[in-house]
Amino acid sequence: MAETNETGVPRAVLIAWGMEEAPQRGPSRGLSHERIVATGIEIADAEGLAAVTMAALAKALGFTTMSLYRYVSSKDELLLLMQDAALKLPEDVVLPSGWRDGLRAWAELLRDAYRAHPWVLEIPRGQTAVLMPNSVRAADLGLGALAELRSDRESKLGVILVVSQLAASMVELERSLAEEGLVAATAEGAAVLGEVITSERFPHIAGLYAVGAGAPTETADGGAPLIDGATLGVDDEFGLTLSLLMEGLEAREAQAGPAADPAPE
Amino acid sequence: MAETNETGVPRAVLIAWGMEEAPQRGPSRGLSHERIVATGIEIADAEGLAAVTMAALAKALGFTTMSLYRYVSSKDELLLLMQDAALKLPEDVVLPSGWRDGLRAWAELLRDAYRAHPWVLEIPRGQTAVLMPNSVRAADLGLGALAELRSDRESKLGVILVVSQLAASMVELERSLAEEGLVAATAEGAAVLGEVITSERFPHIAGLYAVGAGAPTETADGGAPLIDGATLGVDDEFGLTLSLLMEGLEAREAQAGPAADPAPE
DNA sequence: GTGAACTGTGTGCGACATATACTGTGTGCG
DNA sequence: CGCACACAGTATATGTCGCACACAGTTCAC
Repeated sequence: MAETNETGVPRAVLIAWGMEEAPQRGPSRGLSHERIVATGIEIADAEGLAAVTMAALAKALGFTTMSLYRYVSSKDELLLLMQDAALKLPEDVVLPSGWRDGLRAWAELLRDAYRAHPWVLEIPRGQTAVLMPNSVRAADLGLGALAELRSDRESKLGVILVVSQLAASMVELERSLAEEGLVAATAEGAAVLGEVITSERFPHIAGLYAVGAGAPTETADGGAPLIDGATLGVDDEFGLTLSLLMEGLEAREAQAGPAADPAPE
Repeated sequence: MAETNETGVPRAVLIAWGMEEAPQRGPSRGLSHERIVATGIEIADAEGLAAVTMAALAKALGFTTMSLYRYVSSKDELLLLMQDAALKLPEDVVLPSGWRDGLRAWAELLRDAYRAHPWVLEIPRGQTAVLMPNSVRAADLGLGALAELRSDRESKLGVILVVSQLAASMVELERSLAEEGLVAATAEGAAVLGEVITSERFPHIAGLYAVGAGAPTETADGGAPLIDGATLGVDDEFGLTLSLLMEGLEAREAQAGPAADPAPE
């Protein structure tokens, strides 16, 4: 799928790492990958990913649509570049020491990145994305936060992956709640859902949706809770689940050998 | 975004729950939501999500393109329905008892569902998706698996969410590895990446990419490992991270009060 | 200086989602 | 009992996109 050149590395990866050899013979270039990607990000931030069309992007840059294809071989490649660029973490991050604080800070860094550019979540992630500079950097940072742990690399990678995925999910949740409002926040909505999500059919989860049935607990600005705990808690949920993961790590650490000096790795 | 009717509930949700009141006055319908969605899923399974166009779908059904719009108000709505339908779990699942086995089985159920219809991962998930029947059912099942735990609902929800997200990520990973082959499996690819992913710049992760630099460990069929451990381990990684989560749960359980009878909930 | 390697342009095509107008059908109401 | 209207499926059209291709002007290698 992702177009690869003869080295087997997708072009987007080469571009992102700045490994595209610049051509020598022609006129000087009026554009650059950076400007194109940056402008794409601006548009996406302002008007959503759907507004990023090759035409719109080109117009914003003052060039013709087709000129972009001198820099990017397809829109998908562009999206890949935008995705990576949007997830760039600040240059000078220093995570707090101690794997707990470090991991938590890392998670929040990621979450902030997603929050700043939520449209990133609409771009499918494949293997290619993992090879992009900021993904590598983020992973490296995350692993660094866990460096003092004695777990094997697989476990650490798993943690990194799960945490970043968690951050993404949470932002997605936040977003859809904010955008659409709480779907069944209205009494009617809750009533409708209550008809089918009954505690007989769904004994364990029905409680979550059961707010409005009789007494819709509305708040002033329409932010009435459907999933009442979770509504307050999208944010807390994040921290909570993170804690859970860390407790797992801790347990594993304790078991692997209560006290030994950090593995040489 | 998602179109809602006057009850505030997206139409896709109503349709999926079978709450669309059927019209009375007109000719009998030649199609049904079920057939449309099922055919859409067939196409997506066979040729990918991109092959699911309104025209192609209609042709497969022997109707005209526009006829579909009598059943579905937009393609997005269709996709939502397909997404939910594709994630339907078998009617008669009985999870093993004990929260550990139960959770693990649940996770594998989800993973299998994603594996069976990987294109589902390309469809963005919003709040709407959470209200769809099979999401609710899956969540209920998952919570059921954790019923015996004394954690609060938020924690359980967090676990459910993280695990399902983990399942999705793993399938996505599997897929992209299988499809594109290991990107940097070639010696050239590894060499190129090795230039930029150096252990000076990325001390913690460079090791992962460092296979080919000097001695490319190629296997016969080109499946040479870049991320050597992880290559064997996409599958293991899943189980491993799951275990980690469960250790966290266990720790929390132990701490909350070593022995008490199951919370009444 | 000349040609090949490039840059940006303009036009056009094919795919696609979807609006609108239309024809036929079956039913509930008068 | 019949007829108007709600509704099914159709036919045609429109607007948006991504992108191919051929061209014109530019700059460097030789």
